[in-house]
Amino acid sequence: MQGNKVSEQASQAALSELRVKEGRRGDSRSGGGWQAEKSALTRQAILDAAIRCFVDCGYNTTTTAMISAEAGVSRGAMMHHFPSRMAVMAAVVAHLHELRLSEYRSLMADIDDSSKQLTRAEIRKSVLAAWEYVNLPSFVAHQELQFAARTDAELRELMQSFELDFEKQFLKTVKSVFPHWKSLKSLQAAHDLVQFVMRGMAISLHQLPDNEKRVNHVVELVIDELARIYEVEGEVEGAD
Amino acid sequence: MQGNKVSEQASQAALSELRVKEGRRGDSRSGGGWQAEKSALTRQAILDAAIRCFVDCGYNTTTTAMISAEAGVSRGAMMHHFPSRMAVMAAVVAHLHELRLSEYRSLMADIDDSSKQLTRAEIRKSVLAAWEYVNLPSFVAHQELQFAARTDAELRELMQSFELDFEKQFLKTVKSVFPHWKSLKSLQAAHDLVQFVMRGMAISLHQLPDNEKRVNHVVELVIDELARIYEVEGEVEGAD
DNA sequence: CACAAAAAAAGCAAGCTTGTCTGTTTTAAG
DNA sequence: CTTAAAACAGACAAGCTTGCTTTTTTTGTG
Repeated sequence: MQGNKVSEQASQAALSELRVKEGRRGDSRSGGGWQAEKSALTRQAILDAAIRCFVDCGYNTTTTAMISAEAGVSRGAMMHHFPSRMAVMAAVVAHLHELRLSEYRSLMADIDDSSKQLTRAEIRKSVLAAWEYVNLPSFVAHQELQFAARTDAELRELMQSFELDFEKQFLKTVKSVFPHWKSLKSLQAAHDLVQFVMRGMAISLHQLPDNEKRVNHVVELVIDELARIYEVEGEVEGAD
Repeated sequence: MQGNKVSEQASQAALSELRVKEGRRGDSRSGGGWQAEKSALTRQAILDAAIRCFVDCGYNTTTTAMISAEAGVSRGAMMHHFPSRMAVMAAVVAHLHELRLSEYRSLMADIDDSSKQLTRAEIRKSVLAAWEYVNLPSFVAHQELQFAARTDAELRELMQSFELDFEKQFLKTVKSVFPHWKSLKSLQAAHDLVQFVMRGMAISLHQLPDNEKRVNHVVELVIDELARIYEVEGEVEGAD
């Protein structure tokens, strides 16, 4: 349909590097043998390649040949690990589930939670972290999957349980970062607001002028609103 | 890829109806002859069919055969009006441009602008209108195009000018509805906030539980924020 | 070293989509 | 009525993608 070339060197090099790193076959008895490790390595290379393909070419236009080429493995090898295209997608969904949670937690870990009261600076940090989050390749790849799932029943069913669990884990992380935020209901709403805005910005900024200023302005508005919500909630003190 | 069947009766009936309506060939001399009118009719049927296909099956999976079948015309006839698949898409982009603007204006027209001061009720109406707007088929179809354009250079270039003009017309409409909102900068930011939230909600709600409550809650937050922005802006009175 | 199993590589047929090509019908004009 | 052009309908080949099959290489074990 269109030809967005993907750098095939990246993963190939990465895979080779990992392979030579464990190249001396014999010292990798710790955990199941070299064969299993090599298999897992190839699997990982394919999954990472698929994510890059989603980011560069989109979900629908990504072919199995594209993924295998990007991963630096033959199509036959790929079909050995994943019997069908949808099997790859299922594995990518599971992989992204863990990856996105891990990356978001890492982003939110920078917020120091030492103070007794939630400060505006911490709110700002969390909002900026959310903005960084939706600009990560993992988020873009997931967005491709989620968007395609709207009109693809098989993919939708496949992702459903992951989506539910992700929402759960996501909110749990937010709660752990903001332990002083008492009202669960208002925290949920604040979290939703941030997520909706970020998602909306992520898909809009691709072809918009003045995006920098406009994004920053909206980010400030969101910070204001969050501070206001938290303040009001604090005044009422649990009368939610 | 997947088989989301589309009701092929709808447009076929509509096209036939329009055809018999002007069936007596001879009284349609007002505007270029029956031939031109018939041609325009078929064109319109194809464009409307394409939009339905986007909503039901997505941009990428929509084939030319799908569109022609949904429109109730032969593939040959369609290729006569549009030489290639991309030509159809280009026409759909132009069609959606007008359609979306028209529908949004219609939605915003319900807001009575008689008062001297902007009331919270009017703000609420505009936010709800924006929510209705992103649930329209025209918006979903456009979203499919815009999303596909991220990884399709040809489509992106095609849409670019339309996107710019749409933003312009869109904001102009907002300004005409809220003449009392003095600061252009804050109005732009408020408009962006609403649009981002709505877009984010539109793509998120597809596979989320409790969407009703959560959407309503966030809508209330946005209304609060808009009211606050407008209030602050009013107090400062042009010191922007 | 031998041998079975896993992994990898390559080839192949079937199905689908696109664009073009040819033939038919309808419209407009002389 | 005749004729040219537009609109319409269907058929065709070329290219691509998928999944399966076959062959070769690598790995683990006796």
